[in-house]
Amino acid sequence: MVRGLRPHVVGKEILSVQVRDPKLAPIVPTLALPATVASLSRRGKHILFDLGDRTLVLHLRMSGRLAWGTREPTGKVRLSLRFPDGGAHLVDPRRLGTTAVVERFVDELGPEPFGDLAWLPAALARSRMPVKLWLMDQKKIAGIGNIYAAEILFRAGIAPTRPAGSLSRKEVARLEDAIPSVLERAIAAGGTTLADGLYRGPTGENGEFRYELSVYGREGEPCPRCGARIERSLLGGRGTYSCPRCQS
DNA sequence: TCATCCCTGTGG
DNA sequence: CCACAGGGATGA
Repeated sequence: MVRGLRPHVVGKEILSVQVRDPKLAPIVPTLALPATVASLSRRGKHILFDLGDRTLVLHLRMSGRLAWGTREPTGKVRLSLRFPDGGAHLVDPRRLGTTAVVERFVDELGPEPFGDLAWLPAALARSRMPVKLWLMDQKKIAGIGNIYAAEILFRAGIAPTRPAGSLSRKEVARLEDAIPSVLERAIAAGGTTLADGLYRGPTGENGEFRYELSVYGREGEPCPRCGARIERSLLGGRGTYSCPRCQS
């Protein structure tokens, strides 16, 4: 989403801000204009508009997306940033998304899930959490959500309930491979637009990773690897999909 | 480590 | 009507 939005907003001045959700109103006084976007980046699931002397931080949570266009998108627009060439609109039907303006963005997020993951074995070993919850714990490792946690564990052949600290050296190695593999593949596919079409790219395009999902949302369907029925369970209150034969 | 809450919408 | 949904903060 950041990659798609970046060319439209970096170096551009925010001409006006419209807030259409009272929950988001507090940012208006702090987002004093004029302001120019020096850079657009991401840390974990946070989207960071660097405005030089402050940073606008967006988190889309469950149902949010950022839509770019010259016209207002259809849907529940909660916040609009108008630029010379168009607008960046926060569409968020469930209103769970959050915004903040800070002088300096500080976080308690774990390392990014890319690059050298040599720190992973020791970090996993310290925890008895179910490995799926560990992967989704943003303080442990940043950026992995429910869909990709399921897909990562399938690829690694590890059951979601396994305590993080119980993984063998081999299993950790498979995880080390699966984490960036799945995420990079999903990003290349433009993300995961499910049947409801809630998530879409900044200009409305569908993310095609949906067609590459192995287990997420596929309860009762045959495992693409072994044919066994995909199971759905509840873990940490979240729907959890796995293959009972391939993951142990 | 859990249940609960925040919100709204959709589908069974 | 109830269950559930790409997330996370909070309090028990």
